[in-house]
Amino acid sequence: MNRTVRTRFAPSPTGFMHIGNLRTGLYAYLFARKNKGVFILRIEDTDRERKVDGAVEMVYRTLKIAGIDHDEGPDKDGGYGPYVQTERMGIYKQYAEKLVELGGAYYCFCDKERLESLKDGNGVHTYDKHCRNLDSAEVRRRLEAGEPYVIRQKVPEGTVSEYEDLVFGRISVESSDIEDGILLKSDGLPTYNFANVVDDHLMGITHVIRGTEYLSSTPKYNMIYDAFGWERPTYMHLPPIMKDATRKLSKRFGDANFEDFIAKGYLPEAIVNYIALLGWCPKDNREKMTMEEMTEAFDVDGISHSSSIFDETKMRWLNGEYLKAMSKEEFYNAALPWIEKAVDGKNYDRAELASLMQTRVDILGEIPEKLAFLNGYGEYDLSMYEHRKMKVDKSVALAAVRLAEEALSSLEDWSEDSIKECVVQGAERGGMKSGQVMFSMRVALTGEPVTPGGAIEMAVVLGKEESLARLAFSAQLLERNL
RNA sequence: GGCCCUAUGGUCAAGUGGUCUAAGACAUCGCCCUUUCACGGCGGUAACCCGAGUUCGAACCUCGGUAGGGUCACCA
Repeated sequence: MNRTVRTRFAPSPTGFMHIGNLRTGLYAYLFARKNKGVFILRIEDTDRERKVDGAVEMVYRTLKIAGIDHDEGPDKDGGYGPYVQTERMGIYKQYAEKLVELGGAYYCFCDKERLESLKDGNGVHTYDKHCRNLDSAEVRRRLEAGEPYVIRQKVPEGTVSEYEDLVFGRISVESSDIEDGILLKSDGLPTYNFANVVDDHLMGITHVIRGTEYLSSTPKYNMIYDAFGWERPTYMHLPPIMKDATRKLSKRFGDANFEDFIAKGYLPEAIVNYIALLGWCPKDNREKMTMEEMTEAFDVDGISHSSSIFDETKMRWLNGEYLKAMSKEEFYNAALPWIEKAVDGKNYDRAELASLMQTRVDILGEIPEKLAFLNGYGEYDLSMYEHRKMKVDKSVALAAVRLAEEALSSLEDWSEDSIKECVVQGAERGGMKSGQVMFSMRVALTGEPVTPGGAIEMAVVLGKEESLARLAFSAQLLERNL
């Protein structure tokens, strides 16, 4: 009795994959995994106009990177193929004709002009069922005469269509509110509505998981299942992800696009983790979860009914948590490409830079700007030497920088400990507080008010030669501008 | 406009009639730690859309309003 759960993700290859899309796929995946079911990828590419080259490959790539792997799809035949809609074109017409025989659909010969004339004051037109009751002889005659036609759904009259949505509960729509929509276009190809129902049935989909834009048209789909005598699937509709209170996340606006986030230095697992949380909350309120943990915790009860606003700030935070949770080696490997960008071929200690960065960035993409001081050193604004709490001004700074320069010039062992000891002793000899020296030295070494580490760490990173050169440069700069 | 859906802090959200003088997280603010920036720790500000009902009792149930979203194509 219990059928194996089969869910599907059916993107249309019209560009990149945005976060909302991906979440729909993720939930379908989690639901299938949670129920030991099968997750299917289907490509809905019937829209020739909007089709984008390479978009199919991008779907594969995105799912792979995101860790959402399908059991069946164009590249993994499970016996229910083809999984690409344009390769299934032959089958829809015969099903549409069969539905006419079964009394669930009818031929319609109305032309566009007539349809236009049906518009009401709001520009909305509802088909008046003009051809619904043509007698079969006339239909046959006109078909044989080669008149163009479409096949329309014959919506039962005077009934209420109901279904139980897994997240929204009971949805019911009166049949008088449902139009006799077109199933098969005059070019012989199916409309999305029809192709979708036929495909879902033929592929044995048990749970249809998709956005709420289909919530109110689902009764219409159910009528098709009913007319065929097919078992209706269970539905799970997902509220939309918004850009702000009134706008859905859109492809055109901003970058709610998976690959863009990857390019900005987000970790795939952090993105996936974050979007899972948009519209779903596990029973125990956990936030940071692996795919396995999400699968385990996934539960329809925790899916919210209302839309949620995408918040990159929180996703950044989550990404930072992933970064901090990495081992030193893992972080080093992940950060290296970004460090190389900042280092620009110079001989800095990558591992040292990586360990400096690990707790200081939320996304890898911040690394180059944080390390800009390595290559962007030159004349800088001397006002950053003014520090009242530390009792430092330009003249104090000059003394401090000279002190540091002198103390360090003869230091052999350029390690953190000895640099520190050397600077502290130098400060003592010169009668200054070590904090004053450290502060001045840090600014002198980097030319930046904010740096990813203290004076000692900066000195280690820059190395002896560069450090001394910069201290000398800063001393001169200060002297000239006193 | 018809129909469908939704409504807890700035954001994500817990909450399914009493334990709500409403969790937790992000953001924000303050303090501690600290030679800077972070990390970490501690604490603060901040919400049940409005109005009627039902009930001894309502964020939770019902109805109405308001606001927002979706949908009404020979697009998917």
